[in-house]
Amino acid sequence: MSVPDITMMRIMGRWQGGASERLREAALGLFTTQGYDGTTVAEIAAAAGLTERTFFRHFADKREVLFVDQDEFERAFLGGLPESGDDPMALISGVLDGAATLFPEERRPWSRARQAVIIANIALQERELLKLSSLAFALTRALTSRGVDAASAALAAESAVTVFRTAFAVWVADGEKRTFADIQYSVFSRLRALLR
Amino acid sequence: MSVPDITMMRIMGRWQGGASERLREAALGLFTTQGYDGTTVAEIAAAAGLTERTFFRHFADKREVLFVDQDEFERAFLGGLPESGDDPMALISGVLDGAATLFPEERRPWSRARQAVIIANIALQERELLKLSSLAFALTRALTSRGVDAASAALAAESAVTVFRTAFAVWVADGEKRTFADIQYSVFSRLRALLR
DNA sequence: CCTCGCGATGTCAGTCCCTGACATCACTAT
DNA sequence: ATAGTGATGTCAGGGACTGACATCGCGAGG
Repeated sequence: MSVPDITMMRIMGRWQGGASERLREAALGLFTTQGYDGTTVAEIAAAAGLTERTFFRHFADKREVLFVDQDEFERAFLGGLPESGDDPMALISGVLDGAATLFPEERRPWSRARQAVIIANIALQERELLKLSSLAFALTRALTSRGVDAASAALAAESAVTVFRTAFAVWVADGEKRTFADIQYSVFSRLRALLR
Repeated sequence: MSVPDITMMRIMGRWQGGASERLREAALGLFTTQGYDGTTVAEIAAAAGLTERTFFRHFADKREVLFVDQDEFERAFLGGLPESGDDPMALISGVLDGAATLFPEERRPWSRARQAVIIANIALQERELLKLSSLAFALTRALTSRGVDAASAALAAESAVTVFRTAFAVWVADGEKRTFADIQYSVFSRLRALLR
Protein backbone atom coordinates (compact mmCIF):
# COMPACT_ATOMS: atom_id res chain seq x y z
CA MET A 1 0.00 0.00 0.00
CA SER A 2 1.01 3.65 -0.52
CA VAL A 3 4.30 3.60 -2.40
CA PRO A 4 6.12 6.92 -1.92
CA ASP A 5 5.54 9.30 -4.81
CA ILE A 6 7.68 12.11 -6.10
CA THR A 7 6.08 14.60 -3.79
CA MET A 8 7.01 12.51 -0.76
CA MET A 9 10.57 12.09 -1.97
CA ARG A 10 11.17 15.79 -1.75
CA ILE A 11 10.46 16.08 1.90
CA MET A 12 12.19 12.88 2.93
CA GLY A 13 15.72 14.15 3.01
CA ARG A 14 18.68 11.99 2.23
CA TRP A 15 18.81 9.46 -0.60
CA GLN A 16 15.85 7.63 -2.05
CA GLY A 17 13.14 8.68 0.37
CA GLY A 18 10.32 6.49 1.64
CA ALA A 19 12.50 5.17 4.43
CA SER A 20 9.54 4.13 6.55
CA GLU A 21 7.97 2.09 3.74
CA ARG A 22 11.27 0.44 2.89
CA LEU A 23 11.74 -0.54 6.49
CA ARG A 24 8.23 -1.98 6.72
CA GLU A 25 8.64 -4.08 3.61
CA ALA A 26 12.08 -5.30 4.61
CA ALA A 27 10.77 -6.23 8.04
CA LEU A 28 7.76 -8.19 6.81
CA GLY A 29 9.97 -10.02 4.34
CA LEU A 30 12.62 -10.95 6.86
CA PHE A 31 10.07 -11.91 9.52
CA THR A 32 8.36 -14.18 7.01
CA THR A 33 11.52 -15.97 5.94
CA GLN A 34 13.51 -16.16 9.17
CA GLY A 35 11.00 -15.39 11.88
CA TYR A 36 10.54 -12.40 14.15
CA ASP A 37 12.99 -13.52 16.84
CA GLY A 38 15.47 -14.63 14.21
CA THR A 39 15.62 -11.13 12.78
CA THR A 40 17.55 -8.26 14.33
CA VAL A 41 16.68 -4.63 13.88
CA ALA A 42 20.13 -4.07 12.43
CA GLU A 43 19.33 -6.60 9.70
CA ILE A 44 16.06 -4.90 8.82
CA ALA A 45 17.75 -1.54 8.63
CA ALA A 46 20.57 -2.89 6.48
CA ALA A 47 18.06 -4.52 4.12
CA ALA A 48 16.44 -1.11 3.73
CA GLY A 49 19.79 0.59 3.23
CA LEU A 50 19.59 2.37 6.58
CA THR A 51 20.93 2.24 10.10
CA GLU A 52 19.56 0.66 13.24
CA ARG A 53 19.33 4.13 14.79
CA THR A 54 17.19 5.33 11.93
CA PHE A 55 14.83 2.40 12.37
CA PHE A 56 14.10 3.58 15.90
CA ARG A 57 13.44 7.08 14.64
CA HIS A 58 10.60 5.72 12.53
CA PHE A 59 9.21 3.13 14.92
CA ALA A 60 8.97 3.25 18.69
CA ASP A 61 10.11 -0.35 18.98
CA LYS A 62 10.81 -3.43 16.91
CA ARG A 63 7.22 -4.70 17.03
CA GLU A 64 5.72 -1.43 15.95
CA VAL A 65 7.03 -1.83 12.40
CA LEU A 66 4.16 -4.27 11.81
CA PHE A 67 1.51 -2.07 13.39
CA VAL A 68 1.81 1.43 12.02
CA ASP A 69 -0.81 0.55 9.44
CA GLN A 70 -3.10 -0.15 12.36
CA ASP A 71 -3.03 3.50 13.38
CA GLU A 72 -4.41 4.64 10.05
CA PHE A 73 -6.86 1.75 10.26
CA GLU A 74 -8.10 3.07 13.60
CA ARG A 75 -8.92 6.40 12.01
CA ALA A 76 -10.75 4.69 9.13
CA PHE A 77 -12.59 2.45 11.57
CA LEU A 78 -13.85 5.39 13.59
CA GLY A 79 -14.68 7.23 10.39
CA GLY A 80 -17.39 4.65 9.80
CA LEU A 81 -19.37 5.93 12.75
CA PRO A 82 -22.78 7.21 11.67
CA GLU A 83 -23.10 10.98 11.61
CA SER A 84 -25.87 11.12 14.14
CA GLY A 85 -27.91 8.99 16.49
CA ASP A 86 -27.49 7.89 20.08
CA ASP A 87 -28.55 4.26 20.02
CA PRO A 88 -25.44 2.19 20.83
CA MET A 89 -26.60 -0.80 18.81
CA ALA A 90 -27.27 1.26 15.71
CA LEU A 91 -23.96 3.04 16.11
CA ILE A 92 -21.79 -0.05 16.38
CA SER A 93 -23.76 -1.67 13.57
CA GLY A 94 -22.79 1.26 11.41
CA VAL A 95 -19.17 1.15 12.49
CA LEU A 96 -18.93 -2.54 11.70
CA ASP A 97 -20.45 -2.05 8.27
CA GLY A 98 -17.89 0.64 7.58
CA ALA A 99 -15.07 -1.55 8.87
CA ALA A 100 -16.03 -4.33 6.47
CA THR A 101 -15.38 -2.07 3.51
CA LEU A 102 -11.79 -1.67 4.71
CA PHE A 103 -11.07 -5.31 3.93
CA PRO A 104 -11.81 -5.97 0.26
CA GLU A 105 -10.83 -9.23 -1.38
CA GLU A 106 -7.56 -7.82 -2.78
CA ARG A 107 -6.34 -7.22 0.71
CA ARG A 108 -6.88 -10.77 1.94
CA PRO A 109 -3.54 -12.28 0.76
CA TRP A 110 -1.54 -9.50 2.35
CA SER A 111 -3.56 -9.75 5.56
CA ARG A 112 -2.92 -13.48 5.63
CA ALA A 113 0.85 -13.01 5.29
CA ARG A 114 0.90 -10.45 8.03
CA GLN A 115 -1.31 -12.50 10.31
CA ALA A 116 0.89 -15.56 9.82
CA VAL A 117 3.83 -13.61 11.19
CA ILE A 118 1.84 -12.32 14.13
CA ILE A 119 0.35 -15.68 15.06
CA ALA A 120 3.83 -17.19 15.15
CA ASN A 121 5.01 -14.83 17.88
CA ILE A 122 3.39 -14.14 21.21
CA ALA A 123 5.00 -10.74 21.65
CA LEU A 124 3.36 -9.65 18.42
CA GLN A 125 -0.01 -10.98 19.53
CA GLU A 126 0.46 -8.95 22.68
CA ARG A 127 0.95 -5.80 20.64
CA GLU A 128 -2.06 -6.60 18.50
CA LEU A 129 -4.22 -6.91 21.60
CA LEU A 130 -2.98 -3.54 22.77
CA LYS A 131 -3.91 -1.96 19.46
CA LEU A 132 -7.38 -3.48 19.58
CA SER A 133 -7.78 -2.28 23.14
CA SER A 134 -6.81 1.20 22.04
CA LEU A 135 -9.36 0.90 19.26
CA ALA A 136 -12.06 -0.07 21.75
CA PHE A 137 -11.13 2.86 23.93
CA ALA A 138 -11.30 5.31 21.03
CA LEU A 139 -14.65 3.91 20.04
CA THR A 140 -15.86 4.24 23.61
CA ARG A 141 -14.97 7.92 23.59
CA ALA A 142 -16.69 8.41 20.24
CA LEU A 143 -19.85 6.81 21.61
CA THR A 144 -19.91 8.86 24.79
CA SER A 145 -19.47 12.01 22.73
CA ARG A 146 -22.63 10.92 20.91
CA GLY A 147 -24.46 10.92 24.23
CA VAL A 148 -24.21 7.25 25.15
CA ASP A 149 -23.64 6.72 28.87
CA ALA A 150 -20.14 5.63 29.83
CA ALA A 151 -20.92 2.08 30.91
CA SER A 152 -22.98 1.25 27.83
CA ALA A 153 -20.44 2.89 25.58
CA ALA A 154 -17.61 0.78 26.98
CA LEU A 155 -19.55 -2.45 26.62
CA ALA A 156 -20.81 -1.62 23.15
CA ALA A 157 -17.30 -0.70 22.02
CA GLU A 158 -15.78 -3.86 23.47
CA SER A 159 -18.46 -5.94 21.82
CA ALA A 160 -17.94 -4.28 18.48
CA VAL A 161 -14.21 -4.93 18.64
CA THR A 162 -14.83 -8.52 19.67
CA VAL A 163 -17.08 -9.03 16.66
CA PHE A 164 -14.55 -7.39 14.38
CA ARG A 165 -11.63 -9.40 15.71
CA THR A 166 -13.51 -12.70 15.55
CA ALA A 167 -14.66 -11.98 12.01
CA PHE A 168 -11.14 -11.02 10.99
CA ALA A 169 -9.75 -14.29 12.32
CA VAL A 170 -12.28 -16.22 10.24
CA TRP A 171 -11.68 -14.07 7.17
CA VAL A 172 -7.96 -14.80 7.07
CA ALA A 173 -8.40 -18.48 7.94
CA ASP A 174 -7.17 -21.01 5.40
CA GLY A 175 -9.61 -21.68 2.60
CA GLU A 176 -12.19 -19.13 3.75
CA LYS A 177 -14.07 -17.65 0.78
CA ARG A 178 -16.86 -15.51 2.21
CA THR A 179 -16.52 -11.74 2.22
CA PHE A 180 -15.57 -9.90 5.37
CA ALA A 181 -19.01 -8.28 5.52
CA ASP A 182 -20.80 -11.63 5.32
CA ILE A 183 -18.65 -13.20 8.02
CA GLN A 184 -18.94 -10.23 10.29
CA TYR A 185 -22.69 -10.10 9.94
CA SER A 186 -23.04 -13.73 10.91
CA VAL A 187 -20.69 -13.29 13.89
CA PHE A 188 -22.65 -10.28 15.05
CA SER A 189 -25.96 -12.12 14.73
CA ARG A 190 -24.63 -15.03 16.69
CA LEU A 191 -23.43 -12.79 19.50
CA ARG A 192 -26.83 -11.13 19.73
CA ALA A 193 -28.59 -14.47 19.75
CA LEU A 194 -26.26 -15.67 22.47
CA LEU A 195 -26.89 -12.90 24.97
CA ARG A 196 -30.64 -13.09 25.17
CA MET B 1 -1.00 -14.43 49.76
CA SER B 2 0.63 -17.84 50.35
CA VAL B 3 3.66 -17.19 52.53
CA PRO B 4 6.10 -20.11 52.23
CA ASP B 5 5.71 -22.61 55.06
CA ILE B 6 8.24 -24.99 56.55
CA THR B 7 7.41 -27.68 54.04
CA MET B 8 8.17 -25.32 51.17
CA MET B 9 11.45 -24.24 52.74
CA ARG B 10 12.79 -27.74 52.55
CA ILE B 11 12.55 -28.00 48.82
CA MET B 12 13.69 -24.50 48.03
CA GLY B 13 17.42 -25.06 48.18
CA ARG B 14 19.89 -22.48 49.33
CA TRP B 15 19.32 -20.04 52.18
CA GLN B 16 15.91 -18.83 53.33
CA GLY B 17 13.68 -20.31 50.67
CA GLY B 18 10.62 -18.70 49.15
CA ALA B 19 12.73 -16.92 46.58
CA SER B 20 9.84 -16.41 44.22
CA GLU B 21 7.63 -14.78 46.85
CA ARG B 22 10.45 -12.53 48.02
CA LEU B 23 11.06 -11.40 44.47
CA ARG B 24 7.38 -10.67 43.92
CA GLU B 25 7.08 -8.58 47.06
CA ALA B 26 10.30 -6.71 46.38
CA ALA B 27 9.15 -5.98 42.84
CA LEU B 28 5.72 -4.65 43.78
CA GLY B 29 7.28 -2.48 46.45
CA LEU B 30 9.92 -1.00 44.18
CA PHE B 31 7.50 -0.51 41.30
CA THR B 32 5.17 1.35 43.64
CA THR B 33 7.80 3.69 44.99
CA GLN B 34 10.01 4.33 41.97
CA GLY B 35 7.95 3.13 39.03
CA TYR B 36 8.28 0.16 36.71
CA ASP B 37 10.72 1.76 34.28
CA GLY B 38 12.68 3.28 37.12
CA THR B 39 13.37 -0.13 38.60
CA THR B 40 15.96 -2.56 37.24
CA VAL B 41 15.76 -6.30 37.61
CA ALA B 42 19.11 -6.21 39.38
CA GLU B 43 17.57 -3.92 42.01
CA ILE B 44 14.63 -6.24 42.57
CA ALA B 45 16.92 -9.22 42.92
CA ALA B 46 19.22 -7.39 45.32
CA ALA B 47 16.22 -6.32 47.43
CA ALA B 48 15.27 -10.00 47.67
CA GLY B 49 18.83 -11.02 48.47
CA LEU B 50 19.28 -12.74 45.13
CA THR B 51 20.89 -12.27 41.74
CA GLU B 52 19.53 -10.95 38.47
CA ARG B 53 20.14 -14.36 36.89
CA THR B 54 18.03 -16.02 39.55
CA PHE B 55 15.18 -13.58 38.89
CA PHE B 56 15.02 -14.80 35.32
CA ARG B 57 14.95 -18.40 36.50
CA HIS B 58 11.71 -17.66 38.37
CA PHE B 59 10.07 -15.32 35.85
CA ALA B 60 10.20 -15.43 32.08
CA ASP B 61 10.63 -11.67 31.93
CA LYS B 62 10.52 -8.54 34.04
CA ARG B 63 6.78 -8.00 33.59
CA GLU B 64 5.86 -11.53 34.50
CA VAL B 65 6.74 -10.94 38.16
CA LEU B 66 3.42 -9.10 38.47
CA PHE B 67 1.38 -11.74 36.66
CA VAL B 68 2.23 -15.15 38.07
CA ASP B 69 -0.75 -14.81 40.38
CA GLN B 70 -2.84 -14.53 37.26
CA ASP B 71 -1.99 -18.09 36.28
CA GLU B 72 -3.39 -19.50 39.48
CA PHE B 73 -6.33 -17.14 39.04
CA GLU B 74 -7.00 -18.63 35.62
CA ARG B 75 -7.30 -22.08 37.16
CA ALA B 76 -9.67 -20.79 39.84
CA PHE B 77 -11.70 -18.92 37.24
CA LEU B 78 -12.19 -22.02 35.12
CA GLY B 79 -12.92 -24.02 38.25
CA GLY B 80 -16.12 -22.00 38.57
CA LEU B 81 -17.53 -23.59 35.47
CA PRO B 82 -20.74 -25.52 36.25
CA GLU B 83 -20.30 -29.29 36.29
CA SER B 84 -22.77 -29.92 33.51
CA GLY B 85 -24.97 -28.21 30.99
CA ASP B 86 -24.44 -27.00 27.44
CA ASP B 87 -26.16 -23.63 27.38
CA PRO B 88 -23.45 -21.00 26.85
CA MET B 89 -25.34 -18.32 28.75
CA ALA B 90 -25.89 -20.50 31.79
CA LEU B 91 -22.27 -21.61 31.70
CA ILE B 92 -20.72 -18.16 31.60
CA SER B 93 -23.19 -16.97 34.20
CA GLY B 94 -21.90 -19.69 36.47
CA VAL B 95 -18.28 -18.88 35.72
CA LEU B 96 -18.81 -15.22 36.50
CA ASP B 97 -20.52 -16.03 39.79
CA GLY B 98 -17.56 -18.18 40.72
CA ALA B 99 -15.11 -15.48 39.70
CA ALA B 100 -16.81 -12.96 41.97
CA THR B 101 -15.98 -15.10 45.00
CA LEU B 102 -12.30 -14.78 44.13
CA PHE B 103 -12.39 -11.09 44.95
CA PRO B 104 -13.55 -10.60 48.52
CA GLU B 105 -13.37 -7.25 50.24
CA GLU B 106 -10.03 -8.04 51.93
CA ARG B 107 -8.40 -8.34 48.57
CA ARG B 108 -9.49 -4.95 47.28
CA PRO B 109 -6.65 -2.84 48.74
CA TRP B 110 -4.02 -5.18 47.35
CA SER B 111 -5.75 -5.27 43.98
CA ARG B 112 -5.83 -1.48 43.95
CA ALA B 113 -2.09 -1.24 44.64
CA ARG B 114 -1.30 -3.70 41.92
CA GLN B 115 -3.66 -2.07 39.43
CA ALA B 116 -2.13 1.34 40.12
CA VAL B 117 1.25 0.01 39.02
CA ILE B 118 -0.20 -1.61 35.92
CA ILE B 119 -2.21 1.43 34.85
CA ALA B 120 0.91 3.58 35.08
CA ASN B 121 2.76 1.52 32.47
CA ILE B 122 1.60 0.59 29.01
CA ALA B 123 3.86 -2.44 28.72
CA LEU B 124 2.17 -3.86 31.79
CA GLN B 125 -1.26 -3.20 30.37
CA GLU B 126 -0.14 -5.05 27.30
CA ARG B 127 0.76 -8.07 29.37
CA GLU B 128 -2.52 -7.90 31.24
CA LEU B 129 -4.41 -7.98 27.94
CA LEU B 130 -2.44 -11.04 26.91
CA LYS B 131 -3.36 -12.80 30.14
CA LEU B 132 -7.01 -11.98 29.70
CA SER B 133 -6.86 -13.19 26.12
CA SER B 134 -5.34 -16.43 27.33
CA LEU B 135 -8.14 -16.68 29.86
CA ALA B 136 -10.75 -16.21 27.15
CA PHE B 137 -9.08 -18.88 25.07
CA ALA B 138 -9.03 -21.36 27.94
CA LEU B 139 -12.68 -20.64 28.64
CA THR B 140 -13.47 -21.15 24.97
CA ARG B 141 -11.89 -24.58 25.09
CA ALA B 142 -13.78 -25.44 28.26
CA LEU B 143 -17.05 -24.45 26.61
CA THR B 144 -16.43 -26.44 23.44
CA SER B 145 -15.59 -29.47 25.55
CA ARG B 146 -19.06 -29.04 27.05
CA GLY B 147 -20.54 -29.35 23.60
CA VAL B 148 -20.91 -25.67 22.70
CA ASP B 149 -20.13 -25.00 19.04
CA ALA B 150 -16.83 -23.26 18.39
CA ALA B 151 -18.19 -19.90 17.24
CA SER B 152 -20.63 -19.51 20.11
CA ALA B 153 -18.02 -20.68 22.59
CA ALA B 154 -15.53 -18.05 21.43
CA LEU B 155 -18.10 -15.25 21.59
CA ALA B 156 -19.46 -16.34 24.95
CA ALA B 157 -15.96 -16.59 26.40
CA GLU B 158 -14.95 -13.18 25.06
CA SER B 159 -18.11 -11.66 26.45
CA ALA B 160 -17.58 -13.23 29.84
CA VAL B 161 -14.05 -11.88 30.01
CA THR B 162 -15.26 -8.46 28.90
CA VAL B 163 -17.81 -8.42 31.68
CA PHE B 164 -15.23 -9.57 34.21
CA ARG B 165 -12.65 -7.02 33.12
CA THR B 166 -15.13 -4.16 33.10
CA ALA B 167 -16.42 -5.12 36.52
CA PHE B 168 -12.90 -5.39 37.87
CA ALA B 169 -12.04 -1.91 36.65
CA VAL B 170 -15.06 -0.52 38.48
CA TRP B 171 -14.37 -2.56 41.61
CA VAL B 172 -10.85 -1.13 42.04
CA ALA B 173 -11.92 2.40 41.12
CA ASP B 174 -11.41 5.09 43.73
CA GLY B 175 -14.17 5.25 46.32
CA GLU B 176 -16.10 2.28 44.95
CA LYS B 177 -17.94 0.44 47.74
CA ARG B 178 -20.14 -2.19 46.08
CA THR B 179 -19.07 -5.83 46.10
CA PHE B 180 -17.53 -7.41 43.08
CA ALA B 181 -20.56 -9.66 42.62
CA ASP B 182 -22.96 -6.71 42.62
CA ILE B 183 -20.93 -4.73 40.14
CA GLN B 184 -20.43 -7.68 37.86
CA TYR B 185 -24.11 -8.52 37.88
CA SER B 186 -25.05 -5.02 36.84
CA VAL B 187 -22.42 -4.96 34.10
CA PHE B 188 -23.65 -8.27 32.79
CA SER B 189 -27.25 -7.10 32.78
CA ARG B 190 -26.34 -3.97 30.93
CA LEU B 191 -24.48 -5.91 28.27
CA ARG B 192 -27.44 -8.20 27.74
CA ALA B 193 -29.82 -5.26 27.54
CA LEU B 194 -27.55 -3.59 25.04
CA LEU B 195 -27.42 -6.40 22.51
CA ARG B 196 -31.09 -6.91 22.00
C1' DC C 1 29.39 -40.77 59.57
C1' DC C 2 30.62 -40.05 54.80
C1' DT C 3 29.84 -39.09 50.08
C1' DC C 4 27.18 -38.83 46.19
C1' DG C 5 23.63 -36.71 43.57
C1' DC C 6 20.36 -33.19 42.70
C1' DG C 7 18.25 -28.84 42.61
C1' DA C 8 18.72 -23.98 43.41
C1' DT C 9 21.82 -20.31 43.12
C1' DG C 10 26.04 -17.63 41.63
C1' DT C 11 29.31 -16.01 38.08
C1' DC C 12 30.59 -14.54 33.62
C1' DA C 13 30.37 -13.37 28.93
C1' DG C 14 27.73 -12.03 25.33
C1' DT C 15 23.67 -10.54 22.26
C1' DC C 16 20.10 -7.57 21.30
C1' DC C 17 16.86 -3.77 22.14
C1' DC C 18 16.69 0.92 22.75
C1' DT C 19 18.37 5.87 23.83
C1' DG C 20 20.97 10.32 24.24
C1' DA C 21 24.30 13.34 22.25
C1' DC C 22 26.52 15.11 18.54
C1' DA C 23 28.15 15.25 13.66
C1' DT C 24 26.94 15.27 8.80
C1' DC C 25 24.55 15.40 4.65
C1' DA C 26 20.86 16.89 1.16
C1' DC C 27 17.71 20.23 0.08
C1' DT C 28 15.32 24.81 0.46
C1' DA C 29 14.57 29.58 1.09
C1' DT C 30 16.47 33.98 0.99
C1' DA D 1 26.19 31.85 -2.33
C1' DT D 2 24.79 30.97 2.40
C1' DA D 3 22.35 29.85 6.32
C1' DG D 4 18.71 26.95 8.02
C1' DT D 5 16.10 22.65 8.45
C1' DG D 6 15.12 17.90 8.60
C1' DA D 7 16.63 13.26 7.97
C1' DT D 8 20.38 10.33 8.61
C1' DG D 9 24.97 8.54 10.48
C1' DT D 10 28.14 7.60 14.33
C1' DC D 11 29.27 6.49 18.91
C1' DA D 12 28.80 5.23 23.61
C1' DG D 13 26.16 3.10 26.96
C1' DG D 14 22.34 1.04 29.90
C1' DG D 15 19.30 -2.55 30.68
C1' DA D 16 16.78 -6.98 29.43
C1' DC D 17 17.63 -11.57 28.67
C1' DT D 18 20.40 -16.14 27.68
C1' DG D 19 23.81 -19.94 27.58
C1' DA D 20 27.53 -22.26 29.87
C1' DC D 21 29.69 -23.57 33.76
C1' DA D 22 30.87 -23.40 38.78
C1' DT D 23 29.25 -23.78 43.50
C1' DC D 24 26.56 -24.58 47.44
C1' DG D 25 23.01 -26.85 50.55
C1' DC D 26 20.45 -30.81 51.54
C1' DG D 27 18.75 -35.36 51.48
C1' DA D 28 19.55 -40.37 50.34
C1' DG D 29 22.15 -44.45 50.45
C1' DG D 30 26.26 -46.83 51.84
